[in-house]
Amino acid sequence: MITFVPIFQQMTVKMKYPFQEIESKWQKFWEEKKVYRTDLTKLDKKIYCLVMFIYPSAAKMHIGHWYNYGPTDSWARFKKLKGFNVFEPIGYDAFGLPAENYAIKTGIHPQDSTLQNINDIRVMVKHMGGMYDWDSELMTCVPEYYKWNQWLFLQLYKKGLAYRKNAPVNWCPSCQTVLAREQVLNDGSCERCGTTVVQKNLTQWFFKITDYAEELLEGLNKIDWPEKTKAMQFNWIGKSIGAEVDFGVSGSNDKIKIFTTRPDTLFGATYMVIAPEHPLVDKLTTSEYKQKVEVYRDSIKSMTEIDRTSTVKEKTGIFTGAYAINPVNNKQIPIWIADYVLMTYGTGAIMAVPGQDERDWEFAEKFNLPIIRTVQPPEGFDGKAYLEDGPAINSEFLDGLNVEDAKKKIIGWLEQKMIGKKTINYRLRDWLISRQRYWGTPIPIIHCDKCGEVPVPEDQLPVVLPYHVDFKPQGGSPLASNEEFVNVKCPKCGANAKRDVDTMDTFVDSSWYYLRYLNPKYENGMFDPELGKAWTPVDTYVGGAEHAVMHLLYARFIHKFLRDIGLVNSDEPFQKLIHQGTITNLGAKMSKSKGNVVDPNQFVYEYGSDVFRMYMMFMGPYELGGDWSDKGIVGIDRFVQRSYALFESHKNSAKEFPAKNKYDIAELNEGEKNIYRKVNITIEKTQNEIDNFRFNTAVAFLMELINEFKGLADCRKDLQTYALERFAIMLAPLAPHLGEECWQLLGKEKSIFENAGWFDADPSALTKENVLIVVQVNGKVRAKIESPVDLPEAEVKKAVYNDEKVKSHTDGKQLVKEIYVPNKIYNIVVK
RNA sequence: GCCGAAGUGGCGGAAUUGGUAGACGCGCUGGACUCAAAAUCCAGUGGGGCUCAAACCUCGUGCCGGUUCGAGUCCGGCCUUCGGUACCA
Repeated sequence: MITFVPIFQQMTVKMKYPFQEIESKWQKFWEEKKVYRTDLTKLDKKIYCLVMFIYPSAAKMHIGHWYNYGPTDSWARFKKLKGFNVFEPIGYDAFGLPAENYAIKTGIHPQDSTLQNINDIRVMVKHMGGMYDWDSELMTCVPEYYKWNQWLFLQLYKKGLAYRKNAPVNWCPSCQTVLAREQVLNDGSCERCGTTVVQKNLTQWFFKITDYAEELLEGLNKIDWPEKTKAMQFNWIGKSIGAEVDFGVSGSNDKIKIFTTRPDTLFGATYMVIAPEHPLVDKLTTSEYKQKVEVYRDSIKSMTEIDRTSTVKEKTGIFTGAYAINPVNNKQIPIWIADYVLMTYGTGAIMAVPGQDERDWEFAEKFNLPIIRTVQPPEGFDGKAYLEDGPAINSEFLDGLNVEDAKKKIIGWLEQKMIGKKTINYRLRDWLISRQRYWGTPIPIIHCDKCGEVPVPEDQLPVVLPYHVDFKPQGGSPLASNEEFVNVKCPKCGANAKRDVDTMDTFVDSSWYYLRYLNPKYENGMFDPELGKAWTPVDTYVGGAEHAVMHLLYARFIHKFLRDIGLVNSDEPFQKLIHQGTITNLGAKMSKSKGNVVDPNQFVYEYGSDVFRMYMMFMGPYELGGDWSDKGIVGIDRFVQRSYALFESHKNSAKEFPAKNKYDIAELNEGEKNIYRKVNITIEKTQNEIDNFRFNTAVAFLMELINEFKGLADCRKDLQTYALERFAIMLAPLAPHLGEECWQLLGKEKSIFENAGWFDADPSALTKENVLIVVQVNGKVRAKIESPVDLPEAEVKKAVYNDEKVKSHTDGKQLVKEIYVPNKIYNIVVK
């Protein structure tokens, strides 16, 4: 049985797709012709497509880079074909610990290893075939870049948003530096090295991100980000509305300020707890309890932060001997210190209301403290603390009010008596940016004995990071070892002074790099403000979800600050955010220590970049990621081979049999109609899938199409060209080198991306002549009938009841109901 | 504990507003080509039943219920896995 000319057999004699040759040919072409240079002065249909820049801690690109960059580049390429002016830059987040740790181990200077890594990575990024605008490439470790970190610091300093304070901070003993709270994982370990983080009191620089807490919260409503990420930022900021109330201390003039979200329960406060580190502890504790309190505090001190904040651990605490006075009824209540109250949140002191708080209830039960309910639980409530709404009881003038009304009334009462006020508390803390490390941006501050901390004058920037230092950790900042760097004259008084020897958290670098990309060589400021205004917010930002409360929060903060000093005019840096999923191996994140890292190069060298990046897209939904397996890559390889062979066997067909722009369906024979429809339906579906980052289905549709091309040989030649032209263009965003090559094989003069354009679907080819109507009896499929589209119901019914199978399932039964969904389903309900 | 996401063939995964579950690919089985193999091409492929075969029947989207003519999809209650968070007053 022979049905068609086996074009796939012809191809077996053809050469296998020579990906090495073709990929380097097109990479060279794109680069030489500067095809991907973006004209940033053209603002019509502009799209800023950004991927998180590379952290070059190793010389290789890993699977995660490919997974982030490949599909995103395909999206950007698609947008370019759709006529957008797409800006897609790439760069290097080049400062940071790994390079320095590597230096400590090997003696190779961080600058040397980093620049070498960048050179190696650049080669591989180019090998991937991204349409990056190489004129906008940047790296953060050069003075031309970090100068502006320092300038930014000074602007923040001027506004009081960069300040120094002595505070308990997270110290990583292995990294020998402090960490921001966001950089400590929930098991108390260092985000970078996994070592258990300890607490230290140190004087450090902070950025006052808390000033923007409310705006950072509100802004979440305006941006198109994954709900999950917005929820994380929402929780991290942790706004809570309540009141501060001053409690007097019995027999003293001291006041203890507490914060509560439930001021309505004041009458139920039966004791008070202050944090063991609270400054008033020593003063309050009566001589009788001094020793016990000391012992207790020592026992707390020796505990790690993780133990102390463990929710499973039983609460501990001790009475101080002192009493506070509840301002609503002047009753004396005992003051305790306990581990469950933290100095770092609120005021470091609470009123304990066991009746309405689970923690307080647990503590009260353990230490036999009184419990008074001030909200009436519903009948049959047999729990402990009652947290829900209900009428107030045992609360004098609040009795009978529900929680919200009682809150309002008591706050009014407190404010009138000047012993309390409505307060909003945030969980968010200021951003600790000092690092006791070498490989980062020097902090532009000089410490003078007379003048105190003096900012380096702006015209003296950059404070250059010296090359020669002893970067092996001695417990202090490596920069302190370079006398020439440290010793300066005070810019104010000229006396001998010393430079700040700490460097900035690398998250400062990444908080504004998207602005610098617009012109990395700009010398008159941090970035070109005209371009900054025109090109922000970034339209589409793609990167890992692990940055949800670090980079993505800091960048929002800095962007808002830059707006406030007039450098940008948008409120948010990243309008749409997409997280690519994580590729795991054997169920675990890939890491050197686990020894489960998959090297992408083995696949790139075996199958080529196009196959590899398309395979990553085909694996599954982009946002989900998944466990790595190379099992299916041969499927993509076969698809690529078949595509190439197909074009090989139609060389120059665009020249010899030029296609029309549009065909009249009525004039086509059955096979041609089939192809024509399939091509156009595929265009319609594929563009929708790519546009929404659903690459797996986009690839699948192209596979369906090539399967359909079995019937291509039966079509007239110019229609074959029509189909192949469109297939090549659809291939191009997903497999750019292959797309270009196929296009050229057809005999096209200009390259696809040089002369970017997309074929839109012919709407008349999207409608069907015939539809398949599924006939169900009692919800079960019993028959399928082919019918012309939009056939009147009565005629459909006739056809349905003519069907033998339908008859056999309905004959002799009582008809209950019929449901007809036009062109889709005919359901008969019988008894 | 709380917040978020996800559970579909042997595997990765598809399925508009509820409307043929399993697209596409891998793998597997059979066939063609070959001296043979690889590659390639063609056909088949959720389980069970019945059958020489087909037709046909039946069960099937983590579990238990519900709504509906009809549920992978909606509702209620669980279970599991993965992220995030952790005494935040």
